[in-house]
Amino acid sequence: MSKAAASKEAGESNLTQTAYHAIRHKIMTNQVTTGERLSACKLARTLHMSRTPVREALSILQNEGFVEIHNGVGFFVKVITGKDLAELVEVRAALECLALESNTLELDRDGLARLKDSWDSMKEQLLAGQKPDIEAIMELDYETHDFLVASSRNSYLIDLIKNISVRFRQVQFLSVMALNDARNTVEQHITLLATLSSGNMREAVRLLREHIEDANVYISSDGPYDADETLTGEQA
Amino acid sequence: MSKAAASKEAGESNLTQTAYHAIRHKIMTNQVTTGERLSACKLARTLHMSRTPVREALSILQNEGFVEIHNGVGFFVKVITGKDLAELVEVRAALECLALESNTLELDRDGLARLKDSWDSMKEQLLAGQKPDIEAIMELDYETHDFLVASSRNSYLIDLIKNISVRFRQVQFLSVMALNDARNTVEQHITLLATLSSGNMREAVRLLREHIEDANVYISSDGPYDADETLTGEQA
DNA sequence: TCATGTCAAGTTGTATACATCATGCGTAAC
DNA sequence: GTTACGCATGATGTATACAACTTGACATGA
Repeated sequence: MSKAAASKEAGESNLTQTAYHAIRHKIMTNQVTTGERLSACKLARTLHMSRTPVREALSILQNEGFVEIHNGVGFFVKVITGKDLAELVEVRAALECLALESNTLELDRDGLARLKDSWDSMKEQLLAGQKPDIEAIMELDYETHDFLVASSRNSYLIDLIKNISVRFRQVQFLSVMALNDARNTVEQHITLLATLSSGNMREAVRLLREHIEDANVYISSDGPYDADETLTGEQA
Repeated sequence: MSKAAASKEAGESNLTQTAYHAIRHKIMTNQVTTGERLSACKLARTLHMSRTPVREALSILQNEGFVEIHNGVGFFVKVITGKDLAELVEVRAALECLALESNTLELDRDGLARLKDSWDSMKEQLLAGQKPDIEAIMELDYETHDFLVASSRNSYLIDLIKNISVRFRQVQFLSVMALNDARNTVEQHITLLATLSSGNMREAVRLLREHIEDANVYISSDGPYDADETLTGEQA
């Protein structure tokens, strides 16, 4: 949306940070797609700054795996392959489960209940035969995972997961979730939250792992990162 | 071209990469210690390049957690607290166990046997009453863990673990390993490798986790980073 | 039709310029 | 003797300069 002056964000006191977030956002929301060139010059012009902070941001993004650099040629949005995705899923499952396991006692009961309610009403909509609002489901999915992870006190773990999740969402954004997937997602979350409420942590962890690994299946099945059925619901 | 800043490393075709590795190495080997300033100007002079690639490298290192940036003030070697370390241990244990679990069949038997032999002779030296060669034990420890991790086919996982391990070693480098710790380390590795050879993966994973978490204990006990535990109580 | 050579435009990596700001030290004031 | 102030030094963030390179288009020739 806004091209410049996005530096209103909380602690973004320098242009490198601004550029970092702007470019990352571009990638996440697939305003630039997989394999596409990220010209430091153009980005600098777009963001109304010089190439220096842009290049610093791109260096970071390269290191994080969002961007590939072909030396002397340029920066490109990293091409995400099915293999990459499978790897991410594996690590994400392990880390989120760890996050959940490592802080049984810290779970905010109110938050849990609130999320469960949201999912329940989502389910009702689905049962009422309405076409699933994929965006809303994804949003709620993100919120739920973030909630579970955030209750870990391991800030390093939280950071790691955040990073993985973002790359994950980059792909999810592209993929088209089928009705069945939506049903599964909703169902899985409800079960998970209920299990958490009941205090059966062991089972909850198992469900969480299953749920994350399941996401892999539906994304891999028709993810456009190797074909391109661009059916994205653009928002902003 | 510049006056041959040593880009001896294989693929280091630009100065940013060179600077990145050089600074990272400085930190890892504690040539610059925790909390110390990393002046971009001085580094540039030392490395015979301009500030630009140095700053790009520092940006990456900041994002990786090796370096902290106080805006408008400068870059500093990240202060590692006991809490940081505990967090790292937790994540490292989970990830290394995942790496081990996820590739049972890929383990190189010869490599395994070779490592076991090394550890056995290390043990003999210890039993012979010789003062433990900490450096050698650590080296072997690194080698062993790298070996186990490398057999995973999840390259993303491998990268993550590599990164964590480096930060870990930064601290280990500082800590003084006692005789008992050395004995434990040696013993644990021997048991682990034997268990792996026997094919009891479940038990091997348990042992690996125990071993990694154990490392935390001896490091935390006399690591110099908690000499000033005053810094630990920082909150968001 | 295709291959080849040339050239302009744009990019890349790096160095340098420049204004602003942080820091430490000496001197003055108390 | 301690505190405060002011200034020199040097660091920071960012912009710009510059040579080398990539790229793609066009023209030329087979």
